[in-house]
Amino acid sequence: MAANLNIDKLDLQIIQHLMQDANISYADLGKKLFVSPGTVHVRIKKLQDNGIVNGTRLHVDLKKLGYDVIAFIGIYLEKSSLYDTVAKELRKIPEIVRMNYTTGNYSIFAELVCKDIAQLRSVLHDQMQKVKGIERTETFISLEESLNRSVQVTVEE
Amino acid sequence: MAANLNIDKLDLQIIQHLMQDANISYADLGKKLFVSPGTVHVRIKKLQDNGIVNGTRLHVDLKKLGYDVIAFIGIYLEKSSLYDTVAKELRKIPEIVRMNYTTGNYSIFAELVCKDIAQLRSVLHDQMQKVKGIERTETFISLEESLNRSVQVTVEE
DNA sequence: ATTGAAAGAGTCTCAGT
DNA sequence: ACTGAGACTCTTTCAAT
Repeated sequence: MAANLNIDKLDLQIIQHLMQDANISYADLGKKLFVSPGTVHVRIKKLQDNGIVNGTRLHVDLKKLGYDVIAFIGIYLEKSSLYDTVAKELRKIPEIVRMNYTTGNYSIFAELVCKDIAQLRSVLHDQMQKVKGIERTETFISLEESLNRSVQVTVEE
Repeated sequence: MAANLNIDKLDLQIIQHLMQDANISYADLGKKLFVSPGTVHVRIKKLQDNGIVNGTRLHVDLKKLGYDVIAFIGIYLEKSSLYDTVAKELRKIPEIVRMNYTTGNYSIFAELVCKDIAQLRSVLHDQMQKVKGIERTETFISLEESLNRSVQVTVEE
């Protein structure tokens, strides 16, 4: 794992650009990095074959689509060995978009996206309540998302 | 805000597909949804003009790039009115990729991505320690990310 | 609003360096 | 390993419905 084999500065620069805008053409990206479009193509193909890049995803303004509520849920389990079975059940709830098994207070840290508070309430009370193994939960509703960016993989010079 | 004007089922289906794979061609997407490539194009253009879709982003396997540590930080502020100034300072730390102003225990909920535990320690002790207005922090290190997906914007039938 | 076809732009391959 | 040019595919426009 992690084996950073053969990833040079050009690869990282390509990744850095495409993480912000994957729609830029190989020609334009090549101009910025002083290489030919063919070279950009070869590098991206290598990164795809490596599994380092996994395709591209549309970036959507969820508020404009009516999804106004982002919430984080800290989940306490009755026993931490229940992690796998609880995670499997929670995965079935479509509003849950992310789950991490974490150190610290909570066993599972989840993020969910809902249209409104009523839907959030329904997920918490109707759906999560039914999952066996959850002791209790703590909910943090996001009032404002002040930052959401990609990691910086290149070094400044 | 949110004004869902003129977003129909086809728009949502297009968004749903492109959130998973933004590289599919308009032709192939049109085939799946039983419309022409031209129609797909017109709809996507409308969604871009609306600001509902904001371009595409490369999806990267951070572990393979050597970023092994994802951590969540709950931040207590001395006064919650300090939110803006603290957020502005934290934004300068490149390892911090996300910040939300939340209800509940913490004032700010941040996510950060590091190469290793040593780097995490350095961010927590050297960089965040210097920011005025932070009372204390709680760190949750992700041992496993068991889910990371897009919201579901279409209804099953 | 959707279509089909034509024009324009981008991706991908490959022989040469 | 990079390049440039050609072949191919996709995006984009537009007149017609």
